[in-house]
Amino acid sequence: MAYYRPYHPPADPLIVRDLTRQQDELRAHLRLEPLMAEPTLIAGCDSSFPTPETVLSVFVVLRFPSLELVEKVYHTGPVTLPYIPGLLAFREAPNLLLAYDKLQHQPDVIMVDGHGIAHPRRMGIAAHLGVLLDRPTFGVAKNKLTGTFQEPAPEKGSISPLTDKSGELLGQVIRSKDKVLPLFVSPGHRCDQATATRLTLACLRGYKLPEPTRLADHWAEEFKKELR
DNA sequence: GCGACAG
DNA sequence: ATCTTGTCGC
Repeated sequence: MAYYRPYHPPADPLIVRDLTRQQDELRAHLRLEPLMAEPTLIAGCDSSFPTPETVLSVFVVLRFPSLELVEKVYHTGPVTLPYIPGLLAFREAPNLLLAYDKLQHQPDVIMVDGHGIAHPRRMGIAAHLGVLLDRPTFGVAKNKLTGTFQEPAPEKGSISPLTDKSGELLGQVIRSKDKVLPLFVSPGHRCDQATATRLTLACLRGYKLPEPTRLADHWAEEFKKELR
């Protein structure tokens, strides 16, 4: 019989236990608060895999709120960990940090491709990256990791909360375009839900994905070809 | 024991 | 994430 959903191979229990502990340590530094000031520069990032053993990470910086591209950089390195649900940051963050170091402009806030606190232990890659950089971040994911929600109305702009069993707010499920699957937006570090939601909506330009991640996605593909 | 499972 | 042609809906 075939599987109806992706099958996640069992991960090494020792690795999982250690990384989960590291995640809890980082979580102690997580701060959810409004931005210090209205952003002038917003970044987007994304990772792709040219080969199963190579990761290519991209960072783009756009002016806000005009959304014009200001800068784009990338960095490639070896893959050191397989994909494990809930531990994505340990697979992608190291290389993302190296790409971030190549930026000439310091963004005021970073939109990450993945969840912020909408994570089993409230430490999705957006929160993880934010703590390591001690910079404002929030996550925009295309799929749910954890939590439950009511399907938002089919019109662009419709929003419904993503909550955990105890009713805690984990993020907002946003319809970024008419009749397309919604996005999952949650704060990372030094950011709050209202800001994450507001900035995501302000970055929509007719596509399902907000400009920062859409452009990061685009350039990840371009840079990948450039390697051939 | 049975599902769920970012990228 | 990645592999991939045709095809359904606005």
